[in-house]
Amino acid sequence: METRIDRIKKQLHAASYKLTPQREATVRILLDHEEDHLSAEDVYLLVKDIAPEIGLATVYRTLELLTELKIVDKINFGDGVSRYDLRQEGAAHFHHHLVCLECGAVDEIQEDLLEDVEADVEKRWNFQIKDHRLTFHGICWRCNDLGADKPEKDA
Amino acid sequence: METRIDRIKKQLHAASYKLTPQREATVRILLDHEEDHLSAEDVYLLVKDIAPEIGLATVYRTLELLTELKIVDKINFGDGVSRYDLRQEGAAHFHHHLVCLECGAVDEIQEDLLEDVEADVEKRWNFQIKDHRLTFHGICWRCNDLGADKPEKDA
DNA sequence: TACCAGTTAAGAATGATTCTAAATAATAAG
DNA sequence: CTTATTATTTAGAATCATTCTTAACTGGTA
Repeated sequence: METRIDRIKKQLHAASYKLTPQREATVRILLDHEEDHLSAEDVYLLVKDIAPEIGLATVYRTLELLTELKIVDKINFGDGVSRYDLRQEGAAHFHHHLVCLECGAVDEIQEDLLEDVEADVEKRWNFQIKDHRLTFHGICWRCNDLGADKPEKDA
Repeated sequence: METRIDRIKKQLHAASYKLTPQREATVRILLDHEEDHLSAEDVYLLVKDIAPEIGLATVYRTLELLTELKIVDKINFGDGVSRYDLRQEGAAHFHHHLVCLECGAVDEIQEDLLEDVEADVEKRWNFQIKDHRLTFHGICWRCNDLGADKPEKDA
């Protein structure tokens, strides 16, 4: 079976870039932390464990390259740091986020949800949508004491 | 008639802050540029014209204060600068933005559009929504040569 | 071997934002 | 009206994330 890394390697080659050891190490870290929303600094510290000779600037350049190729998404929750997420394979659009104002947790919504809204906007504002960013700020299920359990698995 | 400034003054007083001359000058600039999406630096340069002795740090502090009081919204389009928008009076939620990938123009959508989506998210993810951020990236009506005219006025 | 384009590390440079210290203005008490 | 107290301000230093610069290194190739 073709691994995720192999497919990323092909994507790089298709754009005539190489999967250098530094880039591979960076991608591996991203794969190992798919659930998190790592900052460039976070990635750097983690990559150093498996490739100690790497430089911070290289991590930045790699993340920028992966963003250009739509392999990762660069997100900004307004806290002054850019965060990087592996994009779901085959996803046309950026996924959404739920940011908890209490505990700071960031959960993801993989579903689109915006199909109707987008059609409406394209028509009425004559705007050709290429991508979107949607973030909800509020209180997550963990902080909402009302005896609720984790809901995403039920959805 | 009570002016917008008066009402903002009351909001400040209600939170036991004062409308100092520097704060008033800053608010006036924001009122005069409601259509734009000014960065802190932009605001600073404009405020200096009417209150030359103001410091950049004061502008930052003022904008931060106004953000806390929900008088302005702090936005981040991912270009490394925070921008500030006067919130529509009475608006419960943040308004949305259309960012053009061609010309960089930023248009606003004042309508909510997300009522149905929010109800769905609150129920299924057990997440109590306080606010949202929605930005569409694409090609605006100006850059879309297909002979279209400004659509927002028709909406 | 010598060359060439792509890639890298290290650290300097930049740019936005926040912090610090001292000065100033407003407020309250006597 | 003074004096003490507190909030607010300025200017510039400090910080933090990010990008740039330079020189070194790599792999492929004539």
